[in-house]
Amino acid sequence: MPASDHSDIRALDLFADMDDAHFDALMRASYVQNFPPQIELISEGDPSDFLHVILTGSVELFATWNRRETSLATVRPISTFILAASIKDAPYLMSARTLEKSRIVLLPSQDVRSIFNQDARFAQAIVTELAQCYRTVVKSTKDLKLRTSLERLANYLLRQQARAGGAQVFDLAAEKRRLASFLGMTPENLSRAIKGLKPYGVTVVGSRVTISDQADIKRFAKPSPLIDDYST
Amino acid sequence: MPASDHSDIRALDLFADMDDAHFDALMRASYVQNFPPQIELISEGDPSDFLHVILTGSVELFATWNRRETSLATVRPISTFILAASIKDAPYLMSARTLEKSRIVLLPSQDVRSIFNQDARFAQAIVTELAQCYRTVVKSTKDLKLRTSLERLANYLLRQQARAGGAQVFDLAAEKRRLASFLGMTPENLSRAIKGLKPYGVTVVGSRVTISDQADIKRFAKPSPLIDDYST
DNA sequence: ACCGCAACTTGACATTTGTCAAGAGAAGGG
DNA sequence: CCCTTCTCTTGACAAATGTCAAGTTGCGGT
Repeated sequence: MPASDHSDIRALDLFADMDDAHFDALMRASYVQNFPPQIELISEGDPSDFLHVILTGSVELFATWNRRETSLATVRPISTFILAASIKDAPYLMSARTLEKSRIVLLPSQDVRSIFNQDARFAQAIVTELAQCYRTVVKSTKDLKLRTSLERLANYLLRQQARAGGAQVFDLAAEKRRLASFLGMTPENLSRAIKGLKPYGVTVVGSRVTISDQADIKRFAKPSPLIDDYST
Repeated sequence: MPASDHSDIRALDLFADMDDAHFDALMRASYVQNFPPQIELISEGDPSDFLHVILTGSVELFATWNRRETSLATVRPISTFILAASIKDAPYLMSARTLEKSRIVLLPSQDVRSIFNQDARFAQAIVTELAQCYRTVVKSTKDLKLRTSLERLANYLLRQQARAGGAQVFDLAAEKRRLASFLGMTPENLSRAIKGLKPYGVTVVGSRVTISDQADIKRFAKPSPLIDDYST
């Protein structure tokens, strides 16, 4: 693995504070691979052999049941995924596939666990990361159970706008098909929901979103930090 | 606090392996209180001053938005709740209210965090607990997004049956009103869903559930360990 | 045992969401 | 550049879910 990859990984909160020797040991045990798009990296139910770190590209986390599939998250560089399964040595609950050409580091779960048992600072970082993941999923559950699909879309667009620096015009990060699945609706319904936000000054052409009056859509969306602020 | 309470708490996975001195310090800093039913112990958005441990009774975790409310979990003895908020020193994402007369220990979050920073074994236990919580919420999200309300009810009943030792007849742990909210539907719809399971040999009279042919309802419910097995 | 209250059930109806089918539009490959 | 292919959109319809209103049941307290 190139040294530049090492420093990118080292900069992650999860690895920033750990002992040098432990970090080096982890890196030595790891693999880097470049994957083409649409490769299934992980299948739910499989034993969790590796903690994954995405360096470039993007990865979708999804789950299936009874021939249905739902998108649960999109992972972007630089971050890790499926930490909980690795630490617990439990089967993956989600599947993962590359959305585009992606460069991914595989850290053997066994090494992660063994160093976690020796390195208190690493253990602390893991706690912070897991707590963050947990709170994110709780927010997502609240979003799903407390809001209609129209409200979920409106709040999603406001979150995306914030990520885009608050610009009045910005691009959707995902294709609509996956966005619909992420928001818990069908693509057809997403199309209709987008139309349904027109009265509030929201228009979407292709992947270009325009929010003409943020105050207007906010009155409808009623965003709450306890659901929509992913940073706390 | 009576010594018997100490040993009950000590027996929890979260506290079992930690240093004696640290555990004693935590206990000295803690408060025990008996609450009547229907007391709101925690309001979402409040700073997380205490890690809570429920010794007797039961507590509902719920969330609200825009005058809507949804039930997220029921906590039963002996376990802790809102660990993630305490550790992160972040606002509560859920509210909590007693369902019945309950005896609850309050551990100041600041002490929990300070001992977490000193006690590696405690930190490890916290990781295990958080990973468990995280995976439980992910399962719940999959349940919500991949299943219809009828399927959620069917699988819920099968899980409850398993908890009741597999008996053909068992009692619902919650009143139907809260069960409906937990399952993400209205009370009216729960009534209809219960009727909808009759063709599969499931009958509910009052809070008494009878599953006459487990194989039959399982064919419909299609339970999956990756959604319904809360132990992994 | 009776009463009163709250939970639950039921029916009728409205709204939301999903499904199917067809067509329009956009992107990539020869 | 055109063709294929896929995504996206739209309309018509079906199914699921929510709302409202009116009972009915069941439980706790007097």
